[in-house]
Amino acid sequence: MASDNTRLLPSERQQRIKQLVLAQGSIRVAELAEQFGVSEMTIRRDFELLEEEGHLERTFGGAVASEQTAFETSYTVRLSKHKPEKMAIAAYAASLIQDGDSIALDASTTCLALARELAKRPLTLITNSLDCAIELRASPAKILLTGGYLRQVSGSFAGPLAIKALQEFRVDHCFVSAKGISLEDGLMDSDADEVEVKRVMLAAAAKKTALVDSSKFDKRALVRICGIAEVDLMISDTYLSADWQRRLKTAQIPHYLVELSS
Amino acid sequence: MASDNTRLLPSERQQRIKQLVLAQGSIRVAELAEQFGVSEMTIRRDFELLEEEGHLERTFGGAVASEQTAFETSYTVRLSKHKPEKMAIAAYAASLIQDGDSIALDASTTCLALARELAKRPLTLITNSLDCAIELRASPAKILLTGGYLRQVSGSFAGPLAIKALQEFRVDHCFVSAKGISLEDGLMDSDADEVEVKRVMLAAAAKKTALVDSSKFDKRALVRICGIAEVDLMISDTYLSADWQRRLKTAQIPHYLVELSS
DNA sequence: GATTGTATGAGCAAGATTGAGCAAGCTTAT
DNA sequence: ATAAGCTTGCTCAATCTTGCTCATACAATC
Repeated sequence: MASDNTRLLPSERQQRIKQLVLAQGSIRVAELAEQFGVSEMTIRRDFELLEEEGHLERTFGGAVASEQTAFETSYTVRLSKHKPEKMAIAAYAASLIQDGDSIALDASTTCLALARELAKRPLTLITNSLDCAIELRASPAKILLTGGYLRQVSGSFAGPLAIKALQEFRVDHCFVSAKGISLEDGLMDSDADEVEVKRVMLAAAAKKTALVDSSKFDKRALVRICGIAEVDLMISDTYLSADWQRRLKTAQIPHYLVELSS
Repeated sequence: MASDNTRLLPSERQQRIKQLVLAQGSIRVAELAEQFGVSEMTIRRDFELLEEEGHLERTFGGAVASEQTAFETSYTVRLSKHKPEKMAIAAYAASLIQDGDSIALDASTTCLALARELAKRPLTLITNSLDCAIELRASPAKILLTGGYLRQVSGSFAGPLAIKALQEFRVDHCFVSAKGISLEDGLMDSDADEVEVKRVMLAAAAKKTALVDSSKFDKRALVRICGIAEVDLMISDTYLSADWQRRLKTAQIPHYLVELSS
């Protein structure tokens, strides 16, 4: 391989890929390989890295910007991804809740699944999720919405209004999800405003529970929500790698892994 | 199968199909096959995927939007009483609004019709209506929700949270509806909490407009919102009795009656 | 100078996507 | 009701994409 002067450093190339995919919304492997004068294999390896860092999502033949994907895929899709895991996690979470409790739910598909489980029970629910509100519309529970500006991507409300509203409350349970999770960086998500909401929710709760299906582990996202030890319980599923199961045990993180029947 | 650069990635194609079916409500297999330059079989397989994800429902020869349809029907049902009047009133109200304005909308079916008119314009909208939020979910407008406790009957948010949130804002226009209206008692509605929200909304607005179709006149309700002279403009329709039209003129109430074409 | 680590590309097998042909099912018009 | 014309789902083969493994090139370190 000639030390070609025109060739970019790997990190430069990845930087450019990031920009391109953000600018165009999507891009194909072959196109990039030609443009940078490298093999498709190299581009694929770049994609792998950028996907782990949460900058894009790979698709067959190329990649799409991750934000865009979130936008294109309304909540039905996101729920269908790892749906059984999320439903099982939600069912277990629901079993921990006593009638009469007050619960805070964030704007995630996992919490949406939980909201469904809780819809028929006498509870007080507070959320910043439009989808949860829709789901709970006919529920006997007392529903509180935080308010705030509407984030179309996720159908959530965030911003100062949401924060102020949440600061008025103290709840028994808080359930939050995350885009990614790692031992060092804890729970992470992609939007700063939404993370802020999650933080205030957690601060307002006597018992803090993280709902993170196994697909979230070792994924990264831009903004840190909180350390892995700052929640009282973490609920995931048994698809979690043996490696991670050992790590959680060693680090003495209180956790429960739901069994998947299928 | 040539690696045609003009051909879209599978995920891109599916994304476009999603948008198209949402925009048009329905679409045909043959049409899409031609447009994307792929076989009908491919489009069918895309449909299968998108149906599983809940984005559309397949029909013989094509597909129709699913989620959207569900929302639209619930919206249409509740709007069905005096629908033409409300739509005409909403259309006229929308014509009074400049791009860039900030608007407050209450939780009424008339304002829901107005929200629909405004969905594609660059505005700032603040509301306490769940249905408006749903309707405006994909809008380019900046959407603010007041928050509060959910009133299941009307799909509105009210209570201290809603009031506090609204007190933070000053808007250019405020549109409110009412259950009933009379000369002496002004605008009336049935729930005290919701009326409180309407009052604060009106107080926050430079221009206050009442949207009351002719069926509301001479009806009464428990709680008084405000006097008939306290709004800057009242919009109704020409089905309003001649008697009332005379009274409005005599009392010098600024008003506009929309013409109904049918 | 030898070694170690990283980045890259080529070859290959496995998997995914696509289009064509064909039998069966649905719509429509008679 | 019947027939004609579409539409659909199935299967198979062709093509493309992907991930894996291994070999090579370059840089840094001892």
